[in-house]
Amino acid sequence: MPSDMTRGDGFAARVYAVMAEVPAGRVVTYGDVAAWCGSPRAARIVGGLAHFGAPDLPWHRLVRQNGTLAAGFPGGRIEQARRLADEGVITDDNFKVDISTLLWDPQHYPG
DNA sequence: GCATTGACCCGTC
DNA sequence: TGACGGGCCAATG
Repeated sequence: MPSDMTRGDGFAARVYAVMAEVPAGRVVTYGDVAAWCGSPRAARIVGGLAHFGAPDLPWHRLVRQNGTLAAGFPGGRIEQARRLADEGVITDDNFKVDISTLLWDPQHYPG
């Protein structure tokens, strides 16, 4: 686990930076976050970093490309769905969010 | 520096 | 329409 975290200069640092910019009531996909970090195919890395920690970051806003919640979230999808609901994000009966509306985009973020 | 792993994504059967 | 496998990139041992 990177001790530098947001202070680092690597891929992980960018992931933390982007996650820190995600506003409440919005969700982001692993692939998108990875893409903003410079590697559209590194979605797995984003998940791996998420598992590491950085409790200050809203990992519960991380969802799959299809809108379904993550698989290894602490407490299960139910816990994640609960946190999202607390922010105003409504999940489907199948633990799926409406990415068409809730998907956040880092418009101001550099490529 | 090589091999293994992972909260994923896409193509195919 | 649903299930299975391979591939991708970065971090760790």
